[in-house]
Amino acid sequence: MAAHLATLDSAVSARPAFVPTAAPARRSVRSVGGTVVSFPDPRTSDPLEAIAETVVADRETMLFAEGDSAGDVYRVVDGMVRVYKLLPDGRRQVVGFLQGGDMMGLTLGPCQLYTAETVTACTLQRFPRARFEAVMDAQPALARRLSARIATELVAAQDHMVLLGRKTAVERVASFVLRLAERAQADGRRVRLPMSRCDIADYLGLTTETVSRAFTKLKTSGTIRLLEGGMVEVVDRGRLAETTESA
Amino acid sequence: MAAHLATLDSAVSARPAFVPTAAPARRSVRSVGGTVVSFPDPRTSDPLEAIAETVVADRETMLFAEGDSAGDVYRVVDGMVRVYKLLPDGRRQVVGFLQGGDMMGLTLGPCQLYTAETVTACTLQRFPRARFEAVMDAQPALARRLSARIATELVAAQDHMVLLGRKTAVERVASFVLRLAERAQADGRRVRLPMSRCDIADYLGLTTETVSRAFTKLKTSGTIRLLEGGMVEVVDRGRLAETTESA
DNA sequence: CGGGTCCTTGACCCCCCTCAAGGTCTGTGG
DNA sequence: CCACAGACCTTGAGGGGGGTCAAGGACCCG
Repeated sequence: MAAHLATLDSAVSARPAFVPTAAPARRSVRSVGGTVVSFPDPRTSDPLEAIAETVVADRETMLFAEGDSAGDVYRVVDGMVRVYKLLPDGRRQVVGFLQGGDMMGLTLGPCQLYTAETVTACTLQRFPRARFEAVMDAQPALARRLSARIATELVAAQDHMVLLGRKTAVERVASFVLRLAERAQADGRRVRLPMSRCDIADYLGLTTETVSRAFTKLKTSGTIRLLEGGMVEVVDRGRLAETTESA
Repeated sequence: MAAHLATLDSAVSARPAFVPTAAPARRSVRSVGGTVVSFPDPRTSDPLEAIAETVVADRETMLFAEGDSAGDVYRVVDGMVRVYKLLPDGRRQVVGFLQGGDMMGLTLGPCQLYTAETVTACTLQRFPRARFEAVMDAQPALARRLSARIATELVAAQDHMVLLGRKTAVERVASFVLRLAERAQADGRRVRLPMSRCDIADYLGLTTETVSRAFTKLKTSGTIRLLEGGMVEVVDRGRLAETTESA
């Protein structure tokens, strides 16, 4: 701590020392983890398909890191990816879990603004940035679909701000489970949570222990059940929805 | 509280009862507060200007509310607007403060997703939605500029998630002051904070008291000074920047 | 000058974080 | 098949940052 910060330091030094919890991902998709399955097929109709390189990545593999020069754009075909930002002292905020159809690596600047790592084994499409932008320039309809997707992401981000700024721990976990259940399928009673409690905690602005306790409370109240293999069964969807914002 | 929630209730009933702090804005721009200053001028070159209706709104005036049917799109010309979402029990999360050039009311769905109210007296441009969309369809260059702005907003939203999820109270307030100072001007040592402590608190996920205490700490440490009329002077910009993420 | 709103400060408390221990599950090697 | 190591999850005990409650001060405006 810099000496000239002494005064302020004494006022706030008791800040919780959030330890850098998450171990860095083990591999890079460019080295061991990535397998190129298929090269572009020029006969396809979708102009994005035409420049896509399909890649299979192992679980817990880094795709790119915050600060990397913005090279490629990715689309998740299958599997789950986490996207996060770090503070200098290691505090981590997961800003999103990406699933089928989600895009990442889109940035207006020269650098990636967050780190992307696979949670599960993933199938991805990789688009070289220059060619991706060329396609978007040439295809207004595609560009519009992309804009719509980004706008939808912004809406989700604003909802998440409400969660992070104003919800209690149980409300956050309930919101999280409900959203996954909704995304999985219409009446999805069972959802898979492929990510660790640590990932969930860093997404919800909590600690692993608090997340675990919140799951226990939801279980005890008969709202959900925790099954084998990270499966969650939504027992009482209505109650889960209520718990989402007025526990 | 519903009876069938009793079990969960006992587990989480001690939730802080965030009171609905903010009084609703006093007027609607469509009624008393709004004054149409100029109608579209067909000779102008900017196709958006051509469909814009310039409006002056008093301070603390509601422009539209969450859930309203998505009528018009607005651009802030001058002044400051706050945009927020509410939970059913009144907890409020301000998702942004809008200034010159910022757009609002853009939504893909049929409803507004947040409430927009002026903080100060504002000059606004109002675009009827159908005509706005027509212009965007006809002018790819404009549409691209709009997309870029939305993408920039998404980046800001992700930064704000880090703040809400992982920063301490003093770090949040320091980040807030620094960002306003950066936006105001390059070496801006003095910034105006036109919004109340309550607005700031609901933006930073804190309470007014905690915001006030954080300001006091920054003042005591010699980082900032609080002047008349909501002015803040940044005394030590370097220290303010440090306090932003490792207090 | 009186009433209102906003800001600040203090005292107290609670939700969540920290620290620690024990349990469960999985993959690996003997 | 079992032993073992390691990672992950859960649970408990205790403490702290920030919320709650309350009071006083500053400021504005009629």
